[in-house]
Amino acid sequence: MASSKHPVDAGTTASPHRPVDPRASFPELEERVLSRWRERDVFAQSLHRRTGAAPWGFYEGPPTANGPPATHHVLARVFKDIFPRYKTMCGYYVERKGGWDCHGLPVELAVEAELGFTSKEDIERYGIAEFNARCRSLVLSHVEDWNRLTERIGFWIDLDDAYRTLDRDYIESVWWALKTIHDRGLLYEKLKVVPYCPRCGTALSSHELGQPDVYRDVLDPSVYVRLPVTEPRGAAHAGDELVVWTTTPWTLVSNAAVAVDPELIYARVRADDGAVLIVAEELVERVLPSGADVLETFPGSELEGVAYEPPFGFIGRDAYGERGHTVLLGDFVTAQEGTGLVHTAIAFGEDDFRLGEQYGLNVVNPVRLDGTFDERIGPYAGRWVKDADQDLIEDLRARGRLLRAETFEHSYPHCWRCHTPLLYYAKPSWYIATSQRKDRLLAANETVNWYPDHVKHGRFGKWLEGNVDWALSRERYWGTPLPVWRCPAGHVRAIGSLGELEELSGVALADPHRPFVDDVTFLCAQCEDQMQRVPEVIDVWFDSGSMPFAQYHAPHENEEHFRERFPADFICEALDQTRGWFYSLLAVSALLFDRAPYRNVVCLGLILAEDGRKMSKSLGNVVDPWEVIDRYGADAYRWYLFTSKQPWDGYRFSMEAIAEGVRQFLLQLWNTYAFYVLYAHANGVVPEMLGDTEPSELDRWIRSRLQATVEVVRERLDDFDATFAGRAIQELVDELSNWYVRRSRRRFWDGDPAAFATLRECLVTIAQLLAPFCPFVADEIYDNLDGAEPSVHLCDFPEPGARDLELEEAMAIARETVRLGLAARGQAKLKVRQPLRAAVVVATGRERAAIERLGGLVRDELNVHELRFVSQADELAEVELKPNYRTLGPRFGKHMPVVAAAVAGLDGDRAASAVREGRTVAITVGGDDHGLSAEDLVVSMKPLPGYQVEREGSHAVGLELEIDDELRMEGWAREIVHVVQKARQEAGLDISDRIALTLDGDAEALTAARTHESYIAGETLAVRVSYEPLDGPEPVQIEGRELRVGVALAAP
RNA sequence: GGGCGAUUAGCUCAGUCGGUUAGAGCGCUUCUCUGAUAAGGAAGAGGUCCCAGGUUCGAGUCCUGGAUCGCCCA
Repeated sequence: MASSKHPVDAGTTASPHRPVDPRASFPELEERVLSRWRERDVFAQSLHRRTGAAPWGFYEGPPTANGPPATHHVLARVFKDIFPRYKTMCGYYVERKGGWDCHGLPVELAVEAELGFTSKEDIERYGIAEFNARCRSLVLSHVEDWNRLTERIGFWIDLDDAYRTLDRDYIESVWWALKTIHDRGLLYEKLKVVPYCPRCGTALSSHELGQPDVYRDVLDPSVYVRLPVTEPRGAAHAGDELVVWTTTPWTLVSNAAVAVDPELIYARVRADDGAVLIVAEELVERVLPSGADVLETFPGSELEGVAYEPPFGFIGRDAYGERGHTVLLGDFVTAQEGTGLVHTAIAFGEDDFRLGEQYGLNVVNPVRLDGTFDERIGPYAGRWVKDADQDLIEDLRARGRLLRAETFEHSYPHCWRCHTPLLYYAKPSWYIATSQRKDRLLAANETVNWYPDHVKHGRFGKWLEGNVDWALSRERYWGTPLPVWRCPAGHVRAIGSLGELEELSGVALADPHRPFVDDVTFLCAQCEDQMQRVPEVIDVWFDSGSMPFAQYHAPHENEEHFRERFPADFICEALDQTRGWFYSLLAVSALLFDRAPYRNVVCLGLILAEDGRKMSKSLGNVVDPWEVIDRYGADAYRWYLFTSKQPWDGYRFSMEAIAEGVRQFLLQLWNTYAFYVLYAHANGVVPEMLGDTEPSELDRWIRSRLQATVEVVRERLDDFDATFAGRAIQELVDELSNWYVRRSRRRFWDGDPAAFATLRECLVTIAQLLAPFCPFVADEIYDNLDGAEPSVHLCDFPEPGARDLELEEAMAIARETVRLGLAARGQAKLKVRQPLRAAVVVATGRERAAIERLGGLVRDELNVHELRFVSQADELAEVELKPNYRTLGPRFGKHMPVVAAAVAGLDGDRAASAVREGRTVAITVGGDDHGLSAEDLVVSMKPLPGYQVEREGSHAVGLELEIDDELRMEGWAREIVHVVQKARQEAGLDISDRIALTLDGDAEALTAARTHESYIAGETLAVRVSYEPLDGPEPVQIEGRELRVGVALAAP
């Protein structure tokens, strides 16, 4: 805080405090604090000091560092920072190990884009080894950006020892987990219909479908197809036509059956063209809007077994088996949409597939892995299936098999990275049988505290209840290889460590990634044939879900270390991790350890741009974190994120709100601190002088408020509520600056040690409270005012001390009285500078005692000579009585209107004094008498006309408005002080410079000046006052009269 | 279509157990105070508490239905 000018009185002790620039640049200050942290190795020290203390666990949800960090990453990182900092100060050992998520499709896609690849063949031709090498270097390409931002925003996390999911040790731990799951019979391979990306050539897991941007609104064809019944059966006549509906015409070539609901009522209807159609009864109008005659109705069960002619002839009935191209009964059919008869293509729908299994139909899949038809679909072979839709529709139309074709807007899933529409597609995949452990997942969730709590049984709980088996495998390259080997006979062995693999194969793998691991083979223990690894890698979410143990290479190493830190006390991520990391962590831990891996989860919402829309590059409304930091600093950024709202509600980003936080909070605090240092310098105050002081009422008050704030901040932070904890600090700073310091200025000019001691204690304690929130400014204040520790972050978090509740209440009443008095002045248009004889205060009992106790303060603020108390309001106002609904409501219930009327009818003064003296007041309700006591009545004042009275609740303040000559002179003296101070400021004098004061002008003003000369001289540090003609300075106007003020620096 | 959440002043947000004049900050108007402050204080303007029903003596708050927005699922 270089400052060219600050007061240094000759002869005073050199101050231990660096001078403080009241207009400090926070970004610059933060850079200096950062280098101090580096020099003093503060983060490491903060851990070191807690060696052996109870651990408090934090897990870092690993980001992928293949792009620069953005605003929402700042949000996550500052919330990940604040609670570990707090807990460290509370005495816990809070290890914070960084981590990077390294595998997965996004990385592969970036490399593919770099190389101009469009398919898996391109990659295989290029070579998996080289491809993966590129992935490896790309995935950490932005780590430096991340590290720089992480340090700059004050997120303390160990980045030097960060875990990386691509490391050999990490993968080995993941292998252990998979082997354990396999050995428990929970890992299996099965043909299932999965959401499949034909471009990426891999299936997506259900939680990948939970990624943002997966479901997009698209226009698809909506076609109604006629399927003629080939032979009469049940309710169907030969030649009747079943009507089915689909939005994926390309699946019609694979139609295997039609499903109906056995209970649903269907109808044979005659259409315009004379054909007889079969549809669900309640859908007749929607399917045939031009009208149709219902011939008969019957339940769906009567259609079972009806054979029909498929929409296309490419694949014959025999291919599917006996029940091919017949009507089957399904439990998934609804009359919500379509026709109530569901086109079933076994390979392309989950329900379809299950129905096929149930009826023993063969799976026939004429679509290749790249999403094109194979040769079985004759003229369409080689075409991308969705591109064939229109031609297929025309084909149907030409053959008279199309009832209607429209377009239909609906949301449809797309690949979360390459945005290709997904196909539901039957493929063999490896699964983890999480659904078999669903009850354990739910039980684990019960042990977790969620913030906000509705996530527990809402979004997350509901997600768990709908749990399906985890589709684990990916037919890709850059990922943790699935450690499963299989022999031609189908014997399977899962490998749990590299050592185990070496023992079997004799190969010590340096890099367990593909393609190296693919070459490792060994003999099957059962049939002595060669075992070969299955080709898949695993879902990256399993990698990150394994981090509790894999980050330590447990259980191969550090098992105890892991156990001590499991489960984490705290994790924090964006709400979109419900299906992502929150789930994968819970699932992995529930399967392996049968317990939740975390105790408390703080969820974060979405940050919208200033314009209320999503931040997106195309809209040009993205906020670069560096811009915020360079302009306002990390503390301001953090403060905004912590206190502007509850983080899970999401943010509408606002630069202006950050600036407001600087003005309203950081600068307020900073200036209070600068004020302390300025006057400590001016008075030669050093902390050693502040040991034993006699605190004033005001000192005791702010200390009590300080303790109250310590209580609240601890209580809120213990409940992971940074928002209200921060707001409590803000309130305290406001009270400190705008009441305590304002009311204590005189004492600081006079060098009162008690005032210095109090303000210093408040500032140091606030610095400690603020340390987890705004680590930079907090440390700067602490370091300059105290510095007993190398950093505020090495301090213990403040413990609440004794409070004086009576004094806090008294001050609140006194401040209220001041507010009323100032309002009365405002109404009377009387400046505060003009002293008045008296304020008349209506107050009794505790209120009166409180105001009397703090009477000096009230007089000063109101600038009145005395306070007069009246206990009866009639001098100033009429008493108005109202019922206290809170107490009387439960007692009288629906008779409350009668009670209110009875209270209104009471004699206000008499009733008020009666209850004040402890007697009860009688009212009559429904013929019965009831007694009301003080707590049943709300006494308020209604001002009488002609008085300048402000009232609030049960007290009021009136002012005596008469101004005599004496008061008038005093008023003048205050005016003169005011203009002299201005002149001092304009002359660029320092606050402690002594002056020679010359006054010239209006006679009455000069008389006032002479009368109050010592007061004026004292206030303005004038060593002498003279009254001589002046022609230099411009005259100033005071109430229409002129005064010239001459100010000259006096020799010391 | 289903789940979860939100909707309070021009803007950003509080609002406790349901209690009768719904608050704060910013912004605006007028005034005021100032030996720290980019500040502070007073007054004013600004509200169908999303809408409609219901429960209750009493609803911003509880219930039902609806609207809009967001997230998630399908």
